[in-house]
Amino acid sequence: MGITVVDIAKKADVSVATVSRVLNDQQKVGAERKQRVLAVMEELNFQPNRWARGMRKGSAGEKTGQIAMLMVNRPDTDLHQAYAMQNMHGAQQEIAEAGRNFLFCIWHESDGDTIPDILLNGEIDGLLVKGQSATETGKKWLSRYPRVRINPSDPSKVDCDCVMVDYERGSRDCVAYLAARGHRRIAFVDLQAFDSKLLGYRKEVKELGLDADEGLIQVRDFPVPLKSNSDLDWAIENLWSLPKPPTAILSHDYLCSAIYKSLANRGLKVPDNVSVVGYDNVLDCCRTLDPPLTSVDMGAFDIGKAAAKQLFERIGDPQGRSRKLYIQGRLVERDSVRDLSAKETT
Amino acid sequence: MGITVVDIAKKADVSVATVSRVLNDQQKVGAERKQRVLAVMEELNFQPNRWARGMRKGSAGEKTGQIAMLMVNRPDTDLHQAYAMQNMHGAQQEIAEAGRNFLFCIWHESDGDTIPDILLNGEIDGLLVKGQSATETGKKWLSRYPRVRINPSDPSKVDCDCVMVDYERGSRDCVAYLAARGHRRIAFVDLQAFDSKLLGYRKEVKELGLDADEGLIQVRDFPVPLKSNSDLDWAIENLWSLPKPPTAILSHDYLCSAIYKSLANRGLKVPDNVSVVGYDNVLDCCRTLDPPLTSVDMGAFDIGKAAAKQLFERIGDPQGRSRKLYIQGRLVERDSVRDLSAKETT
DNA sequence: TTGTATGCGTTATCAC
DNA sequence: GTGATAACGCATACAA
Repeated sequence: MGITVVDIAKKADVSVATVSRVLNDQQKVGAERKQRVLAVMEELNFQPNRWARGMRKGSAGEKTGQIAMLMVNRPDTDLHQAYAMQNMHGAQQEIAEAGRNFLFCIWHESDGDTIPDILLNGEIDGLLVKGQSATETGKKWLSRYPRVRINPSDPSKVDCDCVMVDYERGSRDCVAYLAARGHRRIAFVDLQAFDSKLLGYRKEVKELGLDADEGLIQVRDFPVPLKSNSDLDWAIENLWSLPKPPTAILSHDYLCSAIYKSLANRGLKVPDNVSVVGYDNVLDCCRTLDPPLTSVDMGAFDIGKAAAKQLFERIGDPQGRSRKLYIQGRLVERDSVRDLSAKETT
Repeated sequence: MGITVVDIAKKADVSVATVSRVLNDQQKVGAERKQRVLAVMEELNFQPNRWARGMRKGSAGEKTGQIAMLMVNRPDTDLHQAYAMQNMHGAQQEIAEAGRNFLFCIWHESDGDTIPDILLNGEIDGLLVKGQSATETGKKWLSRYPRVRINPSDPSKVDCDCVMVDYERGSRDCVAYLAARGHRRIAFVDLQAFDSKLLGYRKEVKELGLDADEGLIQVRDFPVPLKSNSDLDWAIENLWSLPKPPTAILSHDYLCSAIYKSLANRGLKVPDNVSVVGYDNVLDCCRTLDPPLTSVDMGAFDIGKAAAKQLFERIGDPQGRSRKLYIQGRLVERDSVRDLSAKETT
């Protein structure tokens, strides 16, 4: 049915070997012949057959034209599902543009020690990895492939390429944004896990000389997904027990509806009495909260896309030094922040 | 690197042809020899090489061992993204269990008339389709493959297999559930699109002899995603302008936080003054709303899984009559419904 | 029923 | 540089 190298070879009056060489762009081919072959390929709209290519390489092949995204455990909250979907979208787009196939696999490690088929039979050229295998065998299998990890929980320990949200930068941007609007007491409310976010907060607070009150930092290992909107009452409770409560809160989209609720319970209005800034800008609640939430968009789509791009480079240069890519966020302004400095001038 | 049919043939002392026949389970093979071959395959943990298999068929092959999920346009709200993710999870699991690969492709038709590569080169055995192509060429390409559509917007017009939420049934279940708790005036609030949901509501209201007031039906084509929590004020407004307002509202998870909000604005408490039942049970808000929302789980995971299963059957029997599969929902009780009948007895 | 031989589209290994 | 040709692993037409 399809056009093959033989067709190209005939029409361009060269051998199939030459066509193959042009295709892989590796060995030397005479400039003139190369042009001829390329022209015919174009004319006949030639698409090399993925199956025939893949057959040549046994394990961990390099020419299958297939990239897999491997997700260790399925995301289980709106946030994670939406975020994952956007990662996938970005990756898929980049991969499709490169004329490759995008495979998707969810790996439930808890279900015994089964290794996903995808890793077993050399069906892919490389991997995009979300999450991390907990077992040694699992890790060993992953390491057989060129791969890029997406948002690893501890980048410093990772020995392969990875692409990440720049939490530290995003956090600093938020603090700076609030400071520019006259806020000096900014609370930080989040899960314990986000070290670099907290780090960014601390650095910027220090750099700008804002109030560095440890009481403003409310971090805990509370349940995700949240069980109810009351799950953050403790944070607001603690904050408003302070001699001087904050004028702004930096947190995460996911927590903000609970935060709004807790604030409302205390008769506090956003943004009149408190300003709130979220993080990620993935969830609809950013728009539907009342008032709509100002939030840093951490580019889930961009991350997926960048990861795929980086993977292609890695496949092209398997031995090169591993890279850590940080994706910049972008603050999306809505109506949850009040400009205190403006007030003073009036 | 891998075990091949030749290895199997040698060890089982048969020809490769026989091994191949056993593999495809089609032609007659002597029972004894078949057992022997199967045993050796098991022993050597034989995995047929996908590339070699796929190479045999040109277009719309039958043996690539790859199934693709094609999503026409990316889902753009929490709900759709989360729902899609769960569809994918179900499909992926079924496909992996069948030893096949799961490809994923998002098709932005608006970007010109480009047909996804996946459809072009016979790289897959079949398709799971979410959404629908708007163009004739698009539809033609899709129709070349065995395929199953997931939640088509108009099932009656669909000429291929499809797997769907049983909206009508789910809706009836909700009404029945509320009726059993003494509610006779049940409002229906939703997007215009969901005909069968509304149909189910009407049928059950009629069957149970509840108040069939058209004023209780508040359906519109409002913007999705919602811009704010006030986007449903009109519905509540209309409902409470009725001579006799409803005692319960049947809607959708996605709309319920807005509904809660509108009710609160009128000083109405859930479930004390009004009961609310959602739909889908996909979003976290079911849990985090205050009070947590009773909702029909429409089995996004199950749908994905069932669709994949149905696709395998279709691949095995390409000419058979197309089937429409309805997946049953399951009501998840939380705290947003009040039992009026209980009240009467106290 | 079973085995032999050949082809699928590509790349790699030789010679030239 | 270039061209012929032998693999790759599987399925199948044909012969037995």
